[in-house]
Amino acid sequence: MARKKVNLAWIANDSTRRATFKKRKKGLMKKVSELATLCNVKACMIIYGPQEQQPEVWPSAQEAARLLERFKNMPEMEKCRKMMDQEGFLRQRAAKLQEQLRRQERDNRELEVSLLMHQAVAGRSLYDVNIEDATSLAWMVDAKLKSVQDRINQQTTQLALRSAAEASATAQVTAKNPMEMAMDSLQRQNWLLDAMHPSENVIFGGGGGEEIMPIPCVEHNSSWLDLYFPFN
Amino acid sequence: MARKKVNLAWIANDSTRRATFKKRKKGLMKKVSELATLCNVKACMIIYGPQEQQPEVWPSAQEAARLLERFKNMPEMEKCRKMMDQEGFLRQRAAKLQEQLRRQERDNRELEVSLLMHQAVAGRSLYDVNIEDATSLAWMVDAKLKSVQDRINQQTTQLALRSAAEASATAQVTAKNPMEMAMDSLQRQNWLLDAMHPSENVIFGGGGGEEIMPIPCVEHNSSWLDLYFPFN
DNA sequence: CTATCTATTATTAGTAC
DNA sequence: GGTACTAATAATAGATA
Repeated sequence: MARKKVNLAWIANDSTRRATFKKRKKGLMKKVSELATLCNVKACMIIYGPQEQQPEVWPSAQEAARLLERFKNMPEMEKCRKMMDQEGFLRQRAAKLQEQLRRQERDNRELEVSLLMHQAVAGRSLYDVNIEDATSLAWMVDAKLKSVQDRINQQTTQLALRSAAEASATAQVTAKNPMEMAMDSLQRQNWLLDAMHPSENVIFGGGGGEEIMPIPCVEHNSSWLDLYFPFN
Repeated sequence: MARKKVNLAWIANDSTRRATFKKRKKGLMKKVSELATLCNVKACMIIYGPQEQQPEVWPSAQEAARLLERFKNMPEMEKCRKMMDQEGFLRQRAAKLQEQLRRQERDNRELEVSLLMHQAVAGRSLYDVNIEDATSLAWMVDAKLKSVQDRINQQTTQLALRSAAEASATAQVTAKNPMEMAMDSLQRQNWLLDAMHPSENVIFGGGGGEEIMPIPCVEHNSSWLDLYFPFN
């Protein structure tokens, strides 16, 4: 979290990874300790280092065993409800990203519509927007969507890494969803065309139309957001 | 961690505590998840909320059980070595504070000595420092030491709270040590007097001397740093 | 209670020793 | 390998809706 935004992936460099491990483990211990103090909760944590035989245990081996025992003795039915395990945690985060994406889309739509309105006020018809305007609009949209895209990619990477580690088929299916859904979402964004030319000539994702000139694509990490613009 | 420095103690207000619990639990989960990803470590965490029956378990109940089992199956001898449990964690933090205190003392000594040297250069003998100079010196020293003192007090509070919660006699003994040791350390700080009047008339912590006038004490949270200054 | 916002504190990545 | 420092990112307390 300093000097550079952390890339949420396995750190290849040995000494860097060890240093990070030490620092973050310390930070975690502190945070668990604080949570326990502030909220008077019973908590425990066990961390097995990369090559180490002894795990770090907080607050003590006895307490950890006690808590786990208490958990294991619960009826199975109860266990599954409301439990925040890894999958649920990631699923929740993915859902939240979806929601953020939705809001971002709405904001973008509003922003772009008002921009177009402004251009109209400047003396031209909405139907007169030229190729330069459309290109700049495309870049503007891209800048906004890119930030969302990055977050989704990051999330997807994390999910993929985790599922690889766990070798769980279920997790893998889950892992792909956020990206797929996000891309679907992005590709459904033909609202820009709607705003520009609400009647016809709007073609996206194939389908036969009339004379159409594609605006140069805006590249994303692993996909494309294609914006087509019909002009005379 | 925002708007106000967090007071590391049980949050009395119910809704505030619940909000904090939710936020921090989420933050913890994220951090454990990140540590696992970044360093490829096996880790688990179990948190029992204040009133809740179900604990939050990360990454999953199965993994938690697996890790704890692995730990319980280790030879007893191995368990105790190098294990970072609650007591060891706090002990380590206390030790680090001691070290910081030591360095602060050294820095203070250097700072004050150079200040005195400056006064000497200004045309007066070291032995001519008057009562005003000494008082201001005392305040300056206090300002620096106070910051150290505060950190120690905070640490002590945390230790005390924790030991109360655990009702462990051993922990309580441990809890008192940092403060006691720190105060001992502070009270041994007669170096200011040494610097001012290296030969004699320096009396601290009792003992018979000659004509000595005490400079008004500088109050600390729960103790006093008395500075005596001999003058003609 | 849930969610969002933001000013502030806390954590830490990279660096230097 | 460790410790110390600092600039930058991340977490979050308190407020608001």
